[in-house]
Amino acid sequence: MFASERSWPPEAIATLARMPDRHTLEETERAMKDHVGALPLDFAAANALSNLFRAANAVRSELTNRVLRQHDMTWTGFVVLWVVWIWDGMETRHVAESADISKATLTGVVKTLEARGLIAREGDDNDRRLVRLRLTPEGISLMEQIYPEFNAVESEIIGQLSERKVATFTKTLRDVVNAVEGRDED
Amino acid sequence: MFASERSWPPEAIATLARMPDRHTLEETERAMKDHVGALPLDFAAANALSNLFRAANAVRSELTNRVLRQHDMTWTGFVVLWVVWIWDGMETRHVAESADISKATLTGVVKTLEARGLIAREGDDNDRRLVRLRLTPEGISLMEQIYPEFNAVESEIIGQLSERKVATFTKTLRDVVNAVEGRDED
DNA sequence: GCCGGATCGTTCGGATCCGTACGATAGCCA
DNA sequence: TGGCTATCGTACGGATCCGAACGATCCGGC
Repeated sequence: MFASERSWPPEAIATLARMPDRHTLEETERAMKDHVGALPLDFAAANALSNLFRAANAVRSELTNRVLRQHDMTWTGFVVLWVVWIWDGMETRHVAESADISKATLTGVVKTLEARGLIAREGDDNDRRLVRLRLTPEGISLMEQIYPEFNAVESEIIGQLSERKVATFTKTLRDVVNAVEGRDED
Repeated sequence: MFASERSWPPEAIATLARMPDRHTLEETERAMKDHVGALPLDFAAANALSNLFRAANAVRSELTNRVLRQHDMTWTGFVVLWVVWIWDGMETRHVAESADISKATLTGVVKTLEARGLIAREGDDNDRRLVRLRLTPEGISLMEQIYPEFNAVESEIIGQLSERKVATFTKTLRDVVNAVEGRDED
């Protein structure tokens, strides 16, 4: 019924991750109803979350391509570096949690950053299970150069929104996080 | 100056990806100023975007753990399956764009899904460079089972927000996407 | 002192993930 | 018809990414 013999241009395609405009949204709803039948679906929720992922991916790509790539830095590598930069000597499990990656992933990322001489692993005398992370002078120097560039692009993106919108936006995002992780404080 | 001998609990750590409450935000600003010096930084933008990534990660984890995992399905595999489910016979480059992944990544994901008998590759007679994707009956059956579960959790998460907030939220997310990708339409 | 349970970071296997290079095909134009 | 260029999907190398299992270490009670 749809798109079997017609080639849809990418801009006109609405999916879980892409839902550019209203017209395509309606078409997607119609296409979905053909597949899911009479089941009651929450299209507003699906649309909101698909835009959430789309925005996160777009911003991440933009920052990677415009800032990180010329320093031969991956997204995760930069985030880890930033965390350790701000919280010098932090234990690995806290770094992993702050960077929103697993401990297993952090091990590999630190290995990469260590090989490049940007980060250093350091044992803890009081608890020899722990490993603390620190930036080398080269790592510090690199962050002092990259982060202002990074934040400038962040500012350029968010600057398109009014100050009040940014505040509301940030609060709603936190509401979403709280809705997922369950709440105790605040 | 910070956290060298004190172990910060994860909830109290504010980073690029995590900025739970105001107090920690202020601490992070202070810690950052110690590192970046007098450089003018846009903390509001950094905070908004860190919450964007945090929300996206949280929602993605929640949907993966509560819905996808019990069907032995990865996030990307599910998104690809969903796109092909709705737009039957779509060409691979459009599927990749809709799923927000590269063509190279799609090749590998399709290989995995094909090995599980959920998706089928199909040549195009008019243009033999093209490869069209279709769901097998098993794939269709699986999506008819999974997607309602998936959407139910989506609805549960977004349901915490008022209807008006959802509309505003969705629109702002799209503004962010447009701010990044540059705009012509709409 | 010692030992069972909890927690640390790492290893392992497997699935993404992407930029680049490549072979195959299509379409244009002389 | 031939060749030039653009575009298609794929192979490859390298970096994430994570759940599960593991050895090392700490700490509680005895």
